[in-house]
Amino acid sequence: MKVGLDKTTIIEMAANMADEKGIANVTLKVLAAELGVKPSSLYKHFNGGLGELNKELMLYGWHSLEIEITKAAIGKAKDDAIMAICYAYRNFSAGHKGLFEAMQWYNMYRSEEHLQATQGMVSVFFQVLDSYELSEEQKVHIVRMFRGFLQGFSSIESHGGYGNPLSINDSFDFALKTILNGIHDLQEGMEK
Amino acid sequence: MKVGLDKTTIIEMAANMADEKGIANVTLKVLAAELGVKPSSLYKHFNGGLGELNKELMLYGWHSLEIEITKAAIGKAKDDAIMAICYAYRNFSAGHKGLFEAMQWYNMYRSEEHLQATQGMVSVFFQVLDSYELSEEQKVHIVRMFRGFLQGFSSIESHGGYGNPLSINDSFDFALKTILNGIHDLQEGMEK
DNA sequence: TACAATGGCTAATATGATTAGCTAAAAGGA
DNA sequence: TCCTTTTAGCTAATCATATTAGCCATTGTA
Repeated sequence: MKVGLDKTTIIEMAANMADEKGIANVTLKVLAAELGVKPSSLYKHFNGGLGELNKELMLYGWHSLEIEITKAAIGKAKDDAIMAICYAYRNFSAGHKGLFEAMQWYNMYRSEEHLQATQGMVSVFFQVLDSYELSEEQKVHIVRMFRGFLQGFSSIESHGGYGNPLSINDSFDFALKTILNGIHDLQEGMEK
Repeated sequence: MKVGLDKTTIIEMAANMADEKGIANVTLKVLAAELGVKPSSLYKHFNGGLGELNKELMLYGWHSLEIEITKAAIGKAKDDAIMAICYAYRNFSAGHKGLFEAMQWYNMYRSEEHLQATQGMVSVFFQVLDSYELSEEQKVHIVRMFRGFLQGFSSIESHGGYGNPLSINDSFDFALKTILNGIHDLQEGMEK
């Protein structure tokens, strides 16, 4: 006894399990077994039980993603920076399917903490957009556009929703460039 | 007894319940209660139990969405048609939050039928894109781009994920126009 | 009318989450 | 060192839901 667990260890194990079997298969039963402990013992770390664990997974996921895209943006500017963070986002979702699910699933209908959790990522986008000639409003629109596109595209790709044999990588690249072109047009508009 | 249920009635009731309380709260217990029947009776209609019900909801949702966007495209061409089907998609997700969840949740890690289910919608996109000067490859990329954007944007919006007070409607409109601008650039490229 | 299929029911079982209450190990201070 | 408190585990019990088995009335049809 006295395995010596702590919240972080449990969350990381749960995240790995989610990536392997899908978030729906992360039960307290199997998680506890994996950790060498009884299910009820997990309540010593997560008072709120499974619900709280899922919330923590969500927070952990967004935090990890924030770190990844921040690293990706270092030393880059403008389109290069955008491309880099978008690719980092997509790579993250591909490498952490289960965790990425948790980031979206939890709090589907109660989003206070979810909203906080995504702020870090949003800030990175805004910083990168500062190097463009855009109004504040336009920046908000653009960040929303990228968030929507990235979440949807990654989610569909992760779950095998793009059936056509054409390279999904090419589609991603194409889409980013198309969006960036659209943004360039805006800037030309402003300079006039 | 002999309430006289059939699959369609049950699915529609389940869809309504999902829209009201979220898909996670559609249990056989409460669904049966709502239908004036015992939970076990539902197995006479859905051999596969809750899992099958969820699958049916998913299929029903994509089918309904296909109908909506098809109607929206009638009598329109090019950008007008694209805008119309995108708005129809977004309106659908806003009006059917729970069903829209079901469309994405079910089969997260088993996507054969899911893939079939989305084909109708994909076809509508392709038809609309036929009025543009684009290669087949480009069309595939573009459909993937729109699907990603629409699913992500709608999902984030539905769950209150866009915190900024700026109009989400404006953001949606802005994003569509930006993407369309990007696509126009492509066409100019081809004409050269 | 007989009789097969249908759609409902009750009762029993399984699985997983959760709670209550117990206890040994660890931590820390006199 | 010894006492005390907290912590992190355990067992046993409870609850909720899904699911299965088997019974029975209604319906619809030869």
